Amino acid sequence: MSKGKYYFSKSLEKGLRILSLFDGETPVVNQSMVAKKLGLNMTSTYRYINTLVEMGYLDKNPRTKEIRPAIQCLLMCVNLMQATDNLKIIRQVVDDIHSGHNISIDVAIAVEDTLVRIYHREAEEALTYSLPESSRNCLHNTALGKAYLASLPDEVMVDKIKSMALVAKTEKTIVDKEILKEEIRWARDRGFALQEEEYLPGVLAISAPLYDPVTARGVGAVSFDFSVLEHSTKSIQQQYGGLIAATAETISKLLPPIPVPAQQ
Amino acid sequence: MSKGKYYFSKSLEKGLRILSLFDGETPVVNQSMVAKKLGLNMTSTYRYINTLVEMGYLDKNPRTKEIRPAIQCLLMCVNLMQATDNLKIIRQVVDDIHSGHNISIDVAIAVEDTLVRIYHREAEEALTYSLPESSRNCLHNTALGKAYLASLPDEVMVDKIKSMALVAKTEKTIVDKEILKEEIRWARDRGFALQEEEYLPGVLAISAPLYDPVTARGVGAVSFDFSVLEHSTKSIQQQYGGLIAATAETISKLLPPIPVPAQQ
DNA sequence: TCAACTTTAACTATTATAGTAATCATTTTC
DNA sequence: GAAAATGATTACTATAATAGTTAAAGTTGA
Repeated sequence: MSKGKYYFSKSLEKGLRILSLFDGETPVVNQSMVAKKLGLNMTSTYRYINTLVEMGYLDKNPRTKEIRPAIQCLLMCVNLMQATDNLKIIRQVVDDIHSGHNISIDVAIAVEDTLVRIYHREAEEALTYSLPESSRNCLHNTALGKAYLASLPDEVMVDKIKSMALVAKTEKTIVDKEILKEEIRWARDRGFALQEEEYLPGVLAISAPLYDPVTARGVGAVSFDFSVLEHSTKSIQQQYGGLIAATAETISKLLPPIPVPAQQ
Repeated sequence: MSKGKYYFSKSLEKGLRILSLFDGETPVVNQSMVAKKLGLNMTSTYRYINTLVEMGYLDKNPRTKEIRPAIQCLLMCVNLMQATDNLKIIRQVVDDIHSGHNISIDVAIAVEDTLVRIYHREAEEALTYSLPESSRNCLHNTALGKAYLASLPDEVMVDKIKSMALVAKTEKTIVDKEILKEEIRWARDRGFALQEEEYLPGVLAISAPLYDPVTARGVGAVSFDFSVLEHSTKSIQQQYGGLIAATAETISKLLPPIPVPAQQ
């Protein structure tokens, strides 16, 4: 082999890169799209797609040639998500708090500035609201996002905010970058972030950042959600400020060492 | 290349088979275990695992050499599950019924005799109970499982039951194969299956099978769940027998063509 | 019906991988 | 605490798999 990559399978890499092309905004692809994105010729692209199709991971519409994830793929995903066993312990912690306090709880990890929700528990009799499983562009308008930003070194936080588009999800969403920065710094001092109907009308939240147990880098956040009908940000701070911080600390200790986002 | 498999990447296949080793019962593996399961030598195994590790899909504990799914993997899974856009439409249907009737609803697809739950919606103020995301050994003790069995040709159903171990989850779980067969046939005639505290005490359910829109093969099931405190199987049948059948029919029409479980 | 485009097939030069053997690292056993 | 056993990693090539060119076969839209 050429250089130092004796123990790296390029074929496997390409196949996985194909699977990684899909997300909520890209549920369907075609061969040339894949070829372009991966920088491959049509024949190699065909080979990898065909492999995934034959294995049942992708479906290809025989007429339109549209390619999309298949059931087999779902099965693998479900199994992999269950296998992520740090999750199990985290779930236990969350479930305990949930049953003790009847709060809606979210735990999310940041992957490339996307918050991936790894567990969610809903309060009984709560107004039902759900973040999607993973969200881009939510760092400024959710408690989870703000807590995560607050966990980063100030210059990194400032940099991120500079490059963000502050989309207004509701009237109350913060769209001024200076105000957002101030709020993040405030959250950093307190140890928790607040969110007041900035993501969905009627929903309040409090959130605290999660830190990698080894490197102490900020890696995600945990949040409690409430309805404006039953709570105010003031009451939430008083009642749950301590609990959210303690919960974040407990969960942080249970986290796996999370690799620094560098490669790929 | 050797024979007819010109357009099939064996490397990709092996890598995916490694990822597919993980599930709730197998959250951790080591290299020799993988080598044995895939029938590979240690060096090749090392290469594929190393590739997955370098790409961030697997974490390897540098000391113990334990291998487990990593965050990057979760991200891919979450994205893939969101990309499965038939899901989106199915979710829409389920959400409509949910908001119209306030019922707890599950939709599951059978993959190799495992029911993979593809969507779940919980009634407000319901007693909270959740099937795990995918379940083996639930064909005999859940409404979903029974409905799925009822969707199969009689001889296939009989075969499956013959090879099943009827684990008693509760006192009421059906453990007699003859009784189970009778119940499945009864369900087939009615168009829906019932479950009376056979999976969890206090939980009743009604379920109807999903059929592939093209082949008319049974591929999964949809169920409504209830609490014994508020319902009886009799009232459920009367009130929801029609709705569950109609829902199953609607969802069936929205399903993607599901490949016949053959290869692998 | 044709032109533009996409997908699939045939075909080899190239290169990635399999697998042996040797080395290194960590446990286990005595 | 040395010896043995087990497991992971590296070096090294023959061999098998893939890349990519070229061409053919489908599709789509005018």
